[in-house]
Amino acid sequence: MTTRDRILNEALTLFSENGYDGTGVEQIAEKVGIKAPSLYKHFKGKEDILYALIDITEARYEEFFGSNRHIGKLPESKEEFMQTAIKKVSFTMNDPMIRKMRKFLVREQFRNERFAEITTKHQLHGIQGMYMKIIEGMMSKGLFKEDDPELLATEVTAPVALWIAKADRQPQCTRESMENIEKHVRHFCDVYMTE
Amino acid sequence: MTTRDRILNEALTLFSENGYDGTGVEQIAEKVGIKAPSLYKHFKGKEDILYALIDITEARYEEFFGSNRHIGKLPESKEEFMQTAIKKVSFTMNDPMIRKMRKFLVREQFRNERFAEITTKHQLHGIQGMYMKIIEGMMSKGLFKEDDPELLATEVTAPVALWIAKADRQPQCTRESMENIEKHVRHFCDVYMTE
DNA sequence: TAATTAGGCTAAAGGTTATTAGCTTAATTG
DNA sequence: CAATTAAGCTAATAACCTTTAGCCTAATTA
Repeated sequence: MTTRDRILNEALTLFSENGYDGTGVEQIAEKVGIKAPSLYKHFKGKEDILYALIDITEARYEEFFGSNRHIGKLPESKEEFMQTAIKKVSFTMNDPMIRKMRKFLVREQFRNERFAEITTKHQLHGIQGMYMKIIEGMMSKGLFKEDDPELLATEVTAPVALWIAKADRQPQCTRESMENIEKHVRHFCDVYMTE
Repeated sequence: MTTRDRILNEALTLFSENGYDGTGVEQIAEKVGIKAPSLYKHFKGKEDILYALIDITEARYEEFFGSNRHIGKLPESKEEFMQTAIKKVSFTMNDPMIRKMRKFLVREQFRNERFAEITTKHQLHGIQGMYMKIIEGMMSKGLFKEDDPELLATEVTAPVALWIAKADRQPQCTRESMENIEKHVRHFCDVYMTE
């Protein structure tokens, strides 16, 4: 792992915990194990680190939700849909990198247009788009009742997003959030899936 | 309006736009029309302003969602439920004070336990709790199909919360968000209400 | 009316922070 | 091997930011 990558790593951690304005270059350098002026051998300035991080966040996001690759094969039953949904949520909720990026975005979403857009993509269109495709596919196989896949995708993902946000700011509620999510997903399946 | 109140007002505006760490006492003073040192005749320090604001935000929140007062009389039909729901959303979305407080909370939610709790109350339990009571009441009158009012409240409010958040960070999407919210509420009513 | 208080101001202290200049050393390259 | 580059360091600068000290004036109170 190069020094540049270690800087980005530690910066992301600190930015997600204390915000960009609440983090000093000295703190970042200390975590990396170098002195602050050495950072400037790798980045033009503090802002440069921020913009590198938002690029990475956007790229990682594309990688996860932009392609069809991560949809995998379509679930073939109610049970399977529920299980894969829960598994995906659990991953999104607990993966340290994704978690940091999410908190980073939430904190900096108002910084400018670009941050705002990426946050929206991440929070709304991302997982939602993925579920739209899944539900669409399953609907055509008769596993979902006939309905608007876009609306259904929103309705299954929005409560999940809110509970994940809660767990992000109150980690002691992670289990509680997970339970609520499971209850919600089950209810969603009962209402909108066939048989 | 006292100087103290004007300070709190301008501070809330600035904190919601640039964050606490991104706002200088000098900026606040300038907006109020005084010099920075004069602030210290009204507050012990910058943090004191922050804590006064979070107190106010919590109080205002209690006032709006904590009591049953704002539920008003129960809607007596599907149409009425939809109309009052949309009206409430539109108010929450556009009222300048509430909007600032929401953005302020979103930005500062990770500052400490207290901020985190108030944000959760605001985003989750607040409107959600209100709708739980409404749905419960309407269910007992047969206007909603028999179901878990808590789950239904989550399902109607969560997508709304996400679209309001989008409109907060991308004001040019306010109309689009509102349309999506209306579509969602209508769909919700179609699925869960009787007749 | 005299004394006190409230609330503004200027000047400045004291701290922090991002950044630059310039040096050193190890690695890489011609 | 000589020269260059990469990447660290110390020292220092310059800006900024919060807060204090101390002064002044107008209003309030005894």
